[in-house]
Amino acid sequence: MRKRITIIEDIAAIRDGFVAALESTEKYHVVNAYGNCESALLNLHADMPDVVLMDIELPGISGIEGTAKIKKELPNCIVLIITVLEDSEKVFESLCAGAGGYIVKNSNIENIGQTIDEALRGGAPMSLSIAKMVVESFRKQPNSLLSDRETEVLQGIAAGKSYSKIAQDLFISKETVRTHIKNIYRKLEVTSKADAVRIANENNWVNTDRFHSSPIVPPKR
Amino acid sequence: MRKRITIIEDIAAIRDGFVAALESTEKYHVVNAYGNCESALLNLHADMPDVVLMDIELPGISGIEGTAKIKKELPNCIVLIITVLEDSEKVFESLCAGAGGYIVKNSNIENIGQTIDEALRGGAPMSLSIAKMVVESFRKQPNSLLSDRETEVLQGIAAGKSYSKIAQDLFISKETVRTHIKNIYRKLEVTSKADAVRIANENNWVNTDRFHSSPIVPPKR
DNA sequence: AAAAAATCACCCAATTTGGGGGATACAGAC
DNA sequence: GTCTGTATCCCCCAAATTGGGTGATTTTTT
Repeated sequence: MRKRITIIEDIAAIRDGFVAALESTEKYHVVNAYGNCESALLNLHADMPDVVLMDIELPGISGIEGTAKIKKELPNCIVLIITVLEDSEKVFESLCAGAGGYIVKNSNIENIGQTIDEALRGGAPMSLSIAKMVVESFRKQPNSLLSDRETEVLQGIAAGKSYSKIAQDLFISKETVRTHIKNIYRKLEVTSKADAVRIANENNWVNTDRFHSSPIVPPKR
Repeated sequence: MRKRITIIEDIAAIRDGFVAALESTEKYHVVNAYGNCESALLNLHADMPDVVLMDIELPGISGIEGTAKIKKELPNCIVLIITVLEDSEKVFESLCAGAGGYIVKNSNIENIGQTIDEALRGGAPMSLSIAKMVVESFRKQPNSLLSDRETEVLQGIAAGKSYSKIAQDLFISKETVRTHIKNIYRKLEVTSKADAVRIANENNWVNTDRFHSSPIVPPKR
């Protein structure tokens, strides 16, 4: 059974290139190719693609919004972003929208088949430079503004803990926590938890602590 | 000027291999090689390495703890983790500890020079499979337990917002937010913000929204 | 028709929060 | 030797928040 591919790309030449490359294979079948997201979304349930090749810069609905919409309609469909430039913000937004991989356009149009294979096998195909961009963002940059202790307290706030709980966890008095908070507010020039957490997030001062030994999902109802 | 390298690796054969490979170059000089972190840390300020090659599994202080200690003492020193197995949890912990790259041991000992070069140029050298591991963790897994709206509310909680602020931002009444919170608590079987945020984080239900256009650091005092 | 989901309202008491005012002790820096 | 920053702790006060009830209506989904 050939995998069903939908292509969304506004430049006809590139679009046709992908169609030709994929139609020449045994494994893939391009069910449709569109110049914008709107028309692709209209025919989504008719096309029923296994994989969507999505340009990121499109007239009208962007590739990122389009990815989100497609994943909402067809959660099992794999959306691969194709783009010329590697914009860190767009990379992240696409991954959040549910993109399954990130392909730089002029890199390897001939081995597009391999890339799709990898995505279908559950991998996340992307160039090393793209992957690094995401990895870089993980690296907590040192925070000279807040002291170590203040950062610890702020982490507690970001975790939704009350002052009492933070005090308990850090083995200090609640009053000490309050003093730290006051100093944090003074340094960050804010007057509320929400603002402090926002600034901490904007500067990646917080430990998001991904990679947990075993995710704990509570029972369903 | 040859770059100063320190090696921390408990298996003598591997350690000697790295020393030999690096000493044969013009660009690098191995100032010292240790079998554990403790002795390396004692001589850290004498060695003053530009780059540390750090094994992750060591007797005594682990490579991850060691990385954190080294970065605290010498923030400009680049620590590259060398390991045999690709453990997602350890990868993340090392990056958090301040590791500048991740090298799989038996892969390319001969082009170790290129890897170090890349790290010195500001890159984050690592195999594609390692990078993907981190990227994968970014992909928010769908959350069938909480509704979309409930997830939005929980995001507000994680952002440190009060019920009123969340209501304001979502254009709904404070009472509605309270109802959503009650339902969240029921579904997650918790009774506090901190617990709800903890479970949300453990299951990666939250949007950490990295990649900001321009980090906003408030003025220094 | 039944079940979720999303919206809003009112009651209550305990807790939290933000702001103000202090204090002590220990580091480094100048 | 004084000054600054850090970390710790204490008190007061008033407003806001929070968690727990018990209701309700509407829309959407199944």
